[in-house]
Amino acid sequence: MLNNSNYIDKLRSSGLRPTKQRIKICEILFDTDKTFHFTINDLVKKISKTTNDKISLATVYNTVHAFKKKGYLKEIPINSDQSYFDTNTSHHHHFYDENQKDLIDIDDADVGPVKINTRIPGKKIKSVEVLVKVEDA
Amino acid sequence: MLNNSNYIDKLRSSGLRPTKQRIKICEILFDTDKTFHFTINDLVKKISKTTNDKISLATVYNTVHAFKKKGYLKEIPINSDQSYFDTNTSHHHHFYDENQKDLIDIDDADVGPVKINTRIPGKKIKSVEVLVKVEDA
DNA sequence: TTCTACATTATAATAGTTCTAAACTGTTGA
DNA sequence: TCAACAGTTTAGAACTATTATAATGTAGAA
Repeated sequence: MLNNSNYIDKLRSSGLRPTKQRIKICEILFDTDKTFHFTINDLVKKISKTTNDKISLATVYNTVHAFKKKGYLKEIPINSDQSYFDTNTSHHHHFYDENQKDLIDIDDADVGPVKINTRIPGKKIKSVEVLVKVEDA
Repeated sequence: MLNNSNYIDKLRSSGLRPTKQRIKICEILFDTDKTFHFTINDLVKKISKTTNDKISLATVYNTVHAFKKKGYLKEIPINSDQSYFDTNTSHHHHFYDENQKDLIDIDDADVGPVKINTRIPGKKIKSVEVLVKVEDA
C-alpha cells in the first residue's frame, strides 16, 4: 500500500501536478492490492462516500483521462453505454457477465496463446484482447 | 443479390412487417455480397445518399435494433463513443485500426483456437471474441 | 373497404461526456 | 518568502448518441 507521498512522487514523475483531487483519486484507485473495474459513475460514488470534499465531475473525467494517457488505467471496450476502466494495466483479458453486467479479469496465463494468421499490410499489432461473454448456466 | 420480394419474405418470416423503410434499410445493408461495418450515423448518411425519401432517425434506430434482435446484425464493442454494427453475423473477430478508426473482419479460421483455462462458477460461455488493435507500422 | 395493431415520425428527454471561462493553486525563481 | 505564471479545478453550459413520447400513418386481416 502506498501512502500519499508516494502518490505525490508518482504524479510528479509523470508530469502531473499533485493536487489534492488527484491524490484523493489515486488513493481510491490504487490504494489496494486488488485491481478493479469501474465506470466514471462508480468512481464518483466512491469519492463521495470516502470524502467530504466534493470533486467536480469534470475533474474526475480529466483525471481519469490523464491517468489513462499515462498508462495507469486501461479502458475496456464493452457494449457501448459507458466506458469501463481497469486499474490492472498488465496484459490480460476479461469475462463479461451479461446478466450481472459485470467485468471479471482473466489472467493472461489463463488464456492459451492467440494466433492471428493474417495481417494488415502497413499495420502492426498493438494488442490482442479477448472478451469472453458469459451468461447464467 | 436479393430483390425486394426476398426482403419482404425475410422480414415477414421473422415477424417484422415489411414497411418501405425496413425494405430500404435491408437493401442498403444486405444487398451486397460483402459484409460491412457501420455506425448508425454511417447508415443514415447512406440512406440519404441513395434515396430521396427521408427515414427518421428514430426509425433507423428501431430498425437496426430489430435486426440485431433477429440476428441479422451483430453489435461490436469498440472503445465507447458510438455503437458499431456488423452485417456479418457469423462467428468471427476484428482488427481495429486505431489510426483510421476502422474495423476489419478477421475470419474465424484466421484465429487459432482460443483456450480459456478458467471458468466462472454458475456461468456458461456465450462467446469468445478477439479484438486485435493495430496501428501504423 | 374498414378496422386494428403495429410502425413511423418529429420532437422532447435523457445520459454520458466534453467544453468553457473564471477562480484557484502548485511551483518556480527573485 | 512571496509574487507571478502556468497548470488545475470548478460549475454549468453544450454536445452527442440514444431512447421515449405521443400523434399520425399504414400493412394486413376480415
